[in-house]
Formats: sequence, structure tokens, C-alpha cells
Amino acid sequence: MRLVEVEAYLGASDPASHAYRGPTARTAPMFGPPGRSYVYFVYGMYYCLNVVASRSGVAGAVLLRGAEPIAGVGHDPRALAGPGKLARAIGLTTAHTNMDLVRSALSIRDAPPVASSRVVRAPRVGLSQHATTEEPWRFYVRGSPGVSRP
DNA sequence: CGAATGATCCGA
DNA sequence: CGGATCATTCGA
Repeated sequence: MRLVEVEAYLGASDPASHAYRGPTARTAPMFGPPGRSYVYFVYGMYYCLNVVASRSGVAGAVLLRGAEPIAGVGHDPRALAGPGKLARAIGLTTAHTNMDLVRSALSIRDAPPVASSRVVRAPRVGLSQHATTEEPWRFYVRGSPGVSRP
């Protein structure tokens, strides 16, 4: 798949982040070394995949919110549009949290660059209770069917 | 809009 | 312990 939508989450400085109130059993991977997975379970039925993106001891991760199928002729082009759908498509569960995403069966690699004119920066999606940081930490590819919400 | 559906976390 | 919450999705 080709990733087309992500959001950044920090730690103590980010009230919307799971890591806001410090490490717990669930959020431990967010405080671990970069390049690992942080998978969590929400709403009783969906999993979401993050890539830890800050050094050990500092919370920081990128939520993968949307992707386009690559070899997907005959596939639903929106099957990966949304964090829950994306994780489900790969068959992820919390058993896959804290895995090495640099060298493993599931890995992330560079893709051909996307023109900066097609990259949209916007406020993050789905935050309710927590006071949200006003920072637009959502990034997605304009016009891609893999984006969860335009 | 609201239900589905259960782990997680905080307060008591 | 108990209940409120939740980085979602789908269907009316």
C-alpha cells in the first residue's frame, strides 16, 4: 500500500495524545525507540497503527490514517481509507504493538516523492474530549481516494 | 445522528 | 471496583 494520510502525536505537550499523561502499559511503545509500532484498540472494534518517531524516553508517534492499495486492481480503492480500515486490512491487532517496522515482515519504505503542491496540512481528525493542540498535524495527499476524509 | 462494543484509566 | 471515555466506522 502507499500511505497518503498521517497524523502526528506527541507527549506531555499534546493533550490529544495517548501519551499525554505519561507512560502506561498500553502506551509504553510510544516512549520506546523509534521505528517500532504502537497499535491500540478503540471503540471496541477497531485497531489503529502508529509508527514511533521520537527517541527513547520521549513520546512521539505518527498515526497511519489512510493509504492507497498498490496492486489493487479489482480492490476497493477506499479499503484503506481510515485508520481502522487500514489496520483491519493488514490484520493488525494489539499483538502487533511494539514491533520493529524497519526490518520485519511488515515494513515501511520510501515511495516516489509526492509534489508538495499535493500535500495538504490540516487539523487532526476525531479528537473530542481533549483540548486539541491547534497545530495542524494531519498530512494527506490531495485528491487521493485513500484519504479518510477530505 | 447514533449504535456497536470492549479495553483502558482515573477516581473513590 | 465502577463508570466515563474513546486518535472509528457504518447505516438510517
